[in-house]
Order: sequence, then structure tokens, then C-alpha cells
Amino acid sequence: MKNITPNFTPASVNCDECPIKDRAVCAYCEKSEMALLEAMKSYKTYAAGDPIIFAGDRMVFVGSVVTGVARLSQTMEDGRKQMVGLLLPSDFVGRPGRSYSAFDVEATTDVTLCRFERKPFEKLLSDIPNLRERMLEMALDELDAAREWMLLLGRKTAREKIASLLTIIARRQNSTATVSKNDITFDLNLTREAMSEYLGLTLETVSRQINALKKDGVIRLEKKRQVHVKDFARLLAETGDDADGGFLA
Amino acid sequence: MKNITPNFTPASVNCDECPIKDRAVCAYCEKSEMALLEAMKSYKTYAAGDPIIFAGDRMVFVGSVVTGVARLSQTMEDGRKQMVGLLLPSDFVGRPGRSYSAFDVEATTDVTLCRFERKPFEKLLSDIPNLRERMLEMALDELDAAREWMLLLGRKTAREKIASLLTIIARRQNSTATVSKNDITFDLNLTREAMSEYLGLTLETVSRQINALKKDGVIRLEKKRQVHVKDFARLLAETGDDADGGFLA
DNA sequence: ATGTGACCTTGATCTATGTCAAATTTTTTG
DNA sequence: CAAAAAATTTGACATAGATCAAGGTCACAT
Repeated sequence: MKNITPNFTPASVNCDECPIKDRAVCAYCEKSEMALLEAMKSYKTYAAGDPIIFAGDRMVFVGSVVTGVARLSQTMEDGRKQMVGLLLPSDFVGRPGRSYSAFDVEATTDVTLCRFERKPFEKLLSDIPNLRERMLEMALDELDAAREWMLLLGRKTAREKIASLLTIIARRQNSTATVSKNDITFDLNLTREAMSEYLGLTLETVSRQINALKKDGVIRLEKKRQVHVKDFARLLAETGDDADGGFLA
Repeated sequence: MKNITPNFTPASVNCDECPIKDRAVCAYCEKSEMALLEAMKSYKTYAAGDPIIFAGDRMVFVGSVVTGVARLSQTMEDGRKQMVGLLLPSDFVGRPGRSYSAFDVEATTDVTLCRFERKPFEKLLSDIPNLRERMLEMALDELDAAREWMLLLGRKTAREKIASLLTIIARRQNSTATVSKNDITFDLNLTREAMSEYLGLTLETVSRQINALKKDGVIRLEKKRQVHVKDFARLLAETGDDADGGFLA
């Protein structure tokens, strides 16, 4: 259980033995089981926009995101689409114990996946206690994140939704690094459309609200996908969330 | 892994040794570990409307619902409230690995909880592989459910939301029993307000849409909280979900 | 450097759902 | 059983965000 970041963000690990060092990747490479996992591992890359798997497809691989951003989503018959997971480096892809994917997975930017065949991975899952423990922790963290997302979808205004998404992205990019609350800059690796799918809005509303936040001085935009926040607390105040972020006793 | 219902509904177990026999309860009573768990168990009841734990409270117990309906929810500073979990018998309450509750839990009807102290339960969790395996499976199932809920909150119309909620409740009550698609009757153990919190609507909209479905002959109401569905497929068609429920190859 | 397509912005209008308020029905309680 | 309380329905009206329709901007390929 060492090396795992404690909280709402998905568990991530710096794995010295990993081919790609110094990077949050493949949270499963416990030193002791390294050989096993190492043997099973394969990497695959996807171009921005490519599908990784469709809902209903047979799920041959599971794995985790090494670089880039992928998204989990659900589409209704008439085309309405809702993102239900945003997968950043170290996030797990796939569902051990199920043979078919329940959701679409697409590459949002170029993506590298560290993959394991599902069947042998499931075998390891029952053989290696550590692995199961980590999977449980990750699943529980994702569940908490999903529940916050539900509050966002069900009750927040468009402006609050945008502010919330910006803080989520800001936090995940500056995660271990800058915890200082001021002068944060980050890249939005998402189109307005992807944001609208995340937030349950239309892309027009996303555009309007981003520009409203800009006009009100809450954010500044260098390029259309690069955000400056001079006063993070100010942005936080726009999210509608509890000021203390749930850390009251 | 025996005795566990395979799919989207939370894992449930009929445990012969349980004080309360013949009932989906305490999914953790593996025969072999029975003595341990039995010793730790305590039951507590809550009256309809009672809080079970508040967000931010120290979490002393975890456990599972034995009878009744409880709900997990999140409240914003200004009172906006979103349900993020509906807990029926056999559902787990609490989050091993966290000392404080992230959500409010309230009894919707009278509720009996089968409780374990969190600390010793966490100890068992690392000692008993089976237990961890079940917890993982339950967490993953809940995650899938949460993601479908996100689609509902983000993209469905009020009418679709109501129809979806009705099918969810119908299915969970008639779960193992009537899989026949016709002439289903079930109790809505939820007030219009609770439904509105589930669906991200106001109670007025819930009332109007329920009566619209009634007027259109999709459902019939005996009492205000008892629903008759003569043609389940008809109701399903109103949910906006894929006709086959995700069971295409 | 110019054209082409993807992405983003902006405006005008529409509509589903929220809000506020008041009946009506059902349940609970003394 | 009567009265009070709680839950539900219904109506009139307001509005946030959707929809439809241009137009603008940017990156990249020819």
C-alpha cells in the first residue's frame, strides 16, 4: 500500500521498474509480482479521437492509461451522449469480471495504454492479494468521484458545472506539485464538445459560460485551451461546493 | 463466490447461518469466517426519516442494510440536495479505508442495519481474501450503477427519468422472482420528494410526470405509492434506454 | 500564402422544467 | 372521529439552458 496517493484522485504509483520511469503508470507493478506482470504487459497507442472499445464489445484487455486522456461514455439511441468517466494517466480501464464492455471508451488526446489480457489478469487478481487491495481502493475512489459527479449533473447550474470541471482538471494536473492556491495555469485537453459531454450541457452553453467566467475575471484564457487562474479560491467559490472541500471534522 | 447474483444489481447472499434466515443480508458471512463475523455483528434499527450518519461525521461502523430503504445523499450549502445512492437490503453502507463519511445517509423507510465496527472490519478485510473479493465486486457493480445514473441525470428528460426510476425499482423488487414482463405491481417506498432527489428534479415535476404516464396508460396507480405496470416493455420504451438493456453481443 | 475543415463564439428564439402559491388528498394523532 | 400534519396535485408564470443559424478563428496541408 505504499506510494499510493491517499484520496479522491485515483490511486497512482511511481514504479521504478516500469519501462516508463518516473511516471504515474501501471499501478499494479508491486516489486514482488513485477516479473509476472512485466511478462504480461503490452503497450498500445491510440490517436486522438480513436475508439478504444465500444459498449457491447468483447473485452479482451484491461489496463491503465500511461499518457494522454481517454473518456468513458454512454450513448443513447438518438445520439445523446454522456461522459461517465475521464481517464487520466494511472487510471484503470476495463472491468475485471465482465466479458463485455458496458461503455464506450475513446481516446480524447493521443493515448498510450498499458494493457494486460483480461483473463490472465483476473487470475493474477485472485492470486495476488496486493493487487486486489489496490483495485478495491481504486474502485472505491472512483465511486466517490462518480457520486460527486452525480451532484454536479443533478443539481449544479451551468456556471457551477464549468467552475467545477476547471477545478477538477486544475487539481489533477497540479496534483502532487503546486498545491499553492494561486496563479495556476493548466491545459484543457478537452474540446468544448467533450466538456459538454462531461457536464450534461450543450457545447454552446459551455462556450458562453467559459466566456462569462472570463469576463467576470475568474479565469483568463491564453489560448482557447489554456486557462490561467489568478485566485483559485475565487474559482472554488464558483463551484457551489462546500468551502472546505469536506475536510471538516 | 457462490450465491452471488451475477449482474448490475448489488451482490446479495442468502446466508443460512444468519440470524435472519432466508433473506438477502450481510453478504460477508462466508461459512468459514462465520464465527469471526458473527462475533462482531450488531443490529440497529432506525425509524423512517432518521439520519444514520452525516457527511463529515466520524465513521465508526460499516455494515449492510437488512430491511428497509436507506439513501446516500449530498447537500449543497444552499440546501440543494442530490441522492447519490439508494440502499436496499443487502447493500453495503460505509467506506472501509476512510474515517469520515463523505455523504449523508438517512433512513427512507424504517431500516435495520447489520453493523460491524469499521476498524476490526478493515482488519478482516485484509485477512480474508473472500471478503475483499466480494467488496471489490460490489464496488464495481455500484460503479456501473452510478454511471448509468449519471446518464440519467445528465441527459434524460423528466419523463424518461421517471420511467427509468420505476423500472429500476420494479426490477429490484421483483429481482429473482417475476422476470415476466407483464402485470407487475410494486410499491414505491419513496415520497415524491425523495424521487425528486434521486432524479435531479423538483417534486412538482415528479408529480406531473407520474400523472402524465398514468394518463397515457403506461402505469396505473392504486394508492399513490403503489404502481401497476400492465406492459413492462411499454414502460421500458419510455426510459430512452437501449431496448436490449446492454445484452447484445 | 491560401484554402479547408475543425473548433469556437455569438445571436435570436423556444421550451422543458423550475418557482411560487393554493387546493386537495392521505396519513397520523389525540 | 375530528383535527392537524404530511404528502400530493394543480395552476400560472418565469427562466436557464437548448436549439437553430450564422459567422469567426485557428491549425494545418497543399
